[in-house]
Amino acid sequence: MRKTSQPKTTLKEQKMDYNYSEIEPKWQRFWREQKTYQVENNSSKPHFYVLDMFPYPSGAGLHVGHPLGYIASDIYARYKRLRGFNVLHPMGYDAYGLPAEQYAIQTGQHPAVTTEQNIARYREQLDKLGFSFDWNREVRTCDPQYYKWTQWTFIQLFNHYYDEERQQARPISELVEKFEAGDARAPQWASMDDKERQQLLMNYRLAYLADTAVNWCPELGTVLANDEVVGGLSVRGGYPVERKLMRQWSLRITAYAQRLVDGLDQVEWTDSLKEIQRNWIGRSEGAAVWFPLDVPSNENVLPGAQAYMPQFDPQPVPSFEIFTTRPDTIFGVTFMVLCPEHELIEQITTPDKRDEVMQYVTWAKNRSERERQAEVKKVSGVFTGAYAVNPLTEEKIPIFVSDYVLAGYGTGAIMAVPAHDSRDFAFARHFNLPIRQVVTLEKDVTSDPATWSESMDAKTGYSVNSGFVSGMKVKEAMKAVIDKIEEMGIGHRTVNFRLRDAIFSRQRYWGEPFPVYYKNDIPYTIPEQCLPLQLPKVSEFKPTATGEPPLGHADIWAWDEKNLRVVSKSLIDNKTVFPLELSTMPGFAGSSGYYLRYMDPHNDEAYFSKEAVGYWHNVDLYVGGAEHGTGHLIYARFWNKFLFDIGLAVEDEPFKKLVNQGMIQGRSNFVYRSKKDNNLFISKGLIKNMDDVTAIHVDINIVDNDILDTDRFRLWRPEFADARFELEDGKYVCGWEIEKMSKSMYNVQNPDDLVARYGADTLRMYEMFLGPVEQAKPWDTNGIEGVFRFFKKFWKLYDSVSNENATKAELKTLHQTIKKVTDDIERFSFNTSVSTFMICVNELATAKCNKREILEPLTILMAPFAPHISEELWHQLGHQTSVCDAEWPAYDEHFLVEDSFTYPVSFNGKMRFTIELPANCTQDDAIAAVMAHADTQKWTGGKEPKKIIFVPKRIINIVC
RNA sequence: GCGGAUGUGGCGUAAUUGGUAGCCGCGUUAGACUUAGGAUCUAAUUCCUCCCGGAGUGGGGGUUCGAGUCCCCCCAUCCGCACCA
Repeated sequence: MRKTSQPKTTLKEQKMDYNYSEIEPKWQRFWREQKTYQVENNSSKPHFYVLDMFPYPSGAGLHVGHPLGYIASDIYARYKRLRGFNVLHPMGYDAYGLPAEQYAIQTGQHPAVTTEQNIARYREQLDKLGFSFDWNREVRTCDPQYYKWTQWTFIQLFNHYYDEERQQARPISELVEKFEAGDARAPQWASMDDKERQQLLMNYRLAYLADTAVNWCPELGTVLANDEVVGGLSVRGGYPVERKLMRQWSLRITAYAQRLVDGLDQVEWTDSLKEIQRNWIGRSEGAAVWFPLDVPSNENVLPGAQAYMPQFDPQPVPSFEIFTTRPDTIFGVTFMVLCPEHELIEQITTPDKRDEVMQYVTWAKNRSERERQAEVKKVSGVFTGAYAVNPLTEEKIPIFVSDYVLAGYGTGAIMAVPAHDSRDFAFARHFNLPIRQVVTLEKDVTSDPATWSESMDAKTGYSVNSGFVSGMKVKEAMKAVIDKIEEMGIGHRTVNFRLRDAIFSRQRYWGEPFPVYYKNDIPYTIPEQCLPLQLPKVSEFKPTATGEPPLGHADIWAWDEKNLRVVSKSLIDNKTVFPLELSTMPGFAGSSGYYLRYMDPHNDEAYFSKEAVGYWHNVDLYVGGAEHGTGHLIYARFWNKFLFDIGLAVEDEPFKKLVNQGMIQGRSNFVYRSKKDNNLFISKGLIKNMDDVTAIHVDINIVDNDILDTDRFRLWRPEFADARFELEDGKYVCGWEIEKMSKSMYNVQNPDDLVARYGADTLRMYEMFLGPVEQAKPWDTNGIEGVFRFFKKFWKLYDSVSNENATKAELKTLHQTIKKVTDDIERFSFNTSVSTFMICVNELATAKCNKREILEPLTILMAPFAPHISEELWHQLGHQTSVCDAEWPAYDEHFLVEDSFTYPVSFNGKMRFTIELPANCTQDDAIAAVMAHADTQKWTGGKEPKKIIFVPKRIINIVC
């Protein structure tokens, strides 16, 4: 408690002060003891599921940005509960991850220990804020009882494939049956041995092992998923990442690409986030076209190229497939380009070009991701000496190799149309290749491409110089060309996605072990009844000397197939004991299905029961950061769709409504040191020229409302001990700037300090008051006093509650507040609800209103926002049960109806005077009243008005 | 480059969705009560002004009786993707 009370106040009065430090722990204990927030999986009430993105418990603890979303969702969850819903509002921890492991490598502390400590600290901080989580349902991704089901799902993914016809996952056994029955995809099935069959099936499993080009981060010693790499650097740590071919587990998320796009139309997410996902999935429609190679007729030097023959061609010629989104420009193709990884290069390169091409390919392959991305603008490439034939024009066109064509997209080969693609244009200019215009913006308006400074990429206009499509609109031409190539049997309409399969292996210790062992080099999953496969102890968290993942250090890490248990590696020579997989699963594994596990977290027999998921369905409201748009939110949707296909989840989409809370940025403070005198600090207003001073970050904890505490500043760091100040009005005014909240900028605000100083209710309200939840905004403690004052005022209203009847004005205030707050919560606009409360309390305080009839409903309205003080006052009003069990008050329109309205009267849109008219006033009455008004003559100048606009309850405008 | 947003007082923001721009809070100023105030209360606070008024929601145009809100063109900032054919 701050020393706010006057020395002369009596003990009784003192007791009546708003003492949050006493109230808050008291009711937190009460809720815990009463199990107020425990939720059952059945109820006659309607269900509602409010979920927060569970946190990774980092060593730094929470800062004020973390709880923002939790406060918003807690308000909504509490509100829904008061509205009569059975609300599931759980919390847990995403406890596996790199930082704990990095810390372990540095200190030798086991990640399990540090994780446990961090969780305890998080829990303490969360508890202080008074959230209504049902902690009975807590999950931790590193808990064997939890990751058992992560492993179980992996096994299911391994045992299923994606049936393109049915557009859903089906058991791999169904595929085997098809292959046995003589499926075209596996003509050799009958003659294959087990190993060959397993290898073939690997191409279909939803979790599969393959040699893939991965993002390898040598510094972290692991591979990373695409969303974990930005600009060639790892998201965590910012270390360089290189492309490397490695044998890795992957999830065939690309099989679900179309459904992931389609599903976005069914969910209530922000357009921007949906757009981010659409972008990431990157669906584009176009055509696949076979381009035959120009091979001297009697030569058969290209045996490998046979693989590229279109099956439908009765007289096969060696060809290769390209993908294009602009089939209409096929008449403008002047060269072809293959990616450096393309299999055909070796076979088509002419002997004279061989050295040059191989040199280029080697160079391109060895370039790191970062170099490649940094030099995007640089054109490089080499001619193979070979030619292809344009199937429509029968022209002979040269084939190049260049790294601007990517191996992972389409077929790794393109038809280049320099006139209408900026990259092809740059390449053509660099190598002096012909450029042919085949699209015009307006009919028949062409120019010489040699004079162009850039290509015409827009998909608008008309085709020109394009044989049978000349004169058509671009859209028509696209269709016509595809129809033609389909008719010719040299290509077809197709869709390409940018989305890549998700690499699922990490060469790390602190993650879920794969339930996989290797027999004869073929992976097998361990039987489901043996799960969980527990993470073994290791002596060392670094990779082994031979470059194996850390699990290579585990001695007891082999699978005894006969006795179904984990045994020592030394037994591997034994015929029934096999090595287990050494990599672990990535961070997104555990977070992909946690929302389902909350429904039934203690179930040992199943991921979650049919009853539980049948009751809760899916998440009604999900609150979390938009930074997960291309990671967790895609993986979770994929995971859920798979579980839906195999009959576990009951909804195709996991998160119905999603709200992204904005990031809270830091507000840094600066002091300005004179460049001439290193001990002189000049107050901001006195600086004449910013070049004379150096701005230095100063700890926000020794600054109050931008005024520096100069004494504490001298103590802050030794080099400032002798600081002198040039003050304005006796104060040192600091500068400020909005930056990322980070330790190094001394702008991190810890919620604990604020809870200690103002209480959790004030912090909760203030975080909401700061601005719209979705908006990124800087943290600024300056305004928190206002909210604190509000609570003191609110508290005072309850000094001596009377049972008298409320006046009409008081009831009006109350019902307006109920209506506004209810509407605001429904549309997730909590900053405006806080304002509404302030107005309400100000009005009641001014009217000295202490009526129970008003205060009781008001207490309930406040409960979602400020649960502690509401609970306290609720009990002071004489209730024995929790305010959480109260009923949300309804507003009565009757009290909101006005008797009369003050109309602004404007002339030609300019407001001139106001006039009071009855609420039920008709248009004629209003016009008559205005015309009779003394001022009207003055503004109309005596002339007859042209028109009078009357908007009931709003405005009267006279046009003259 | 492509895509998505945002732009309102000294600051955070609000505006019944096309109807009196600036609610609420911070800060600031003045006053009251005080031994004192970094407590509390009251009042003022968009800007200009000769106190009659005038201008004003990033800039410019348009639709309308009326535009912060709708349309077109710029400018600035932030975010996402980025050689994806």
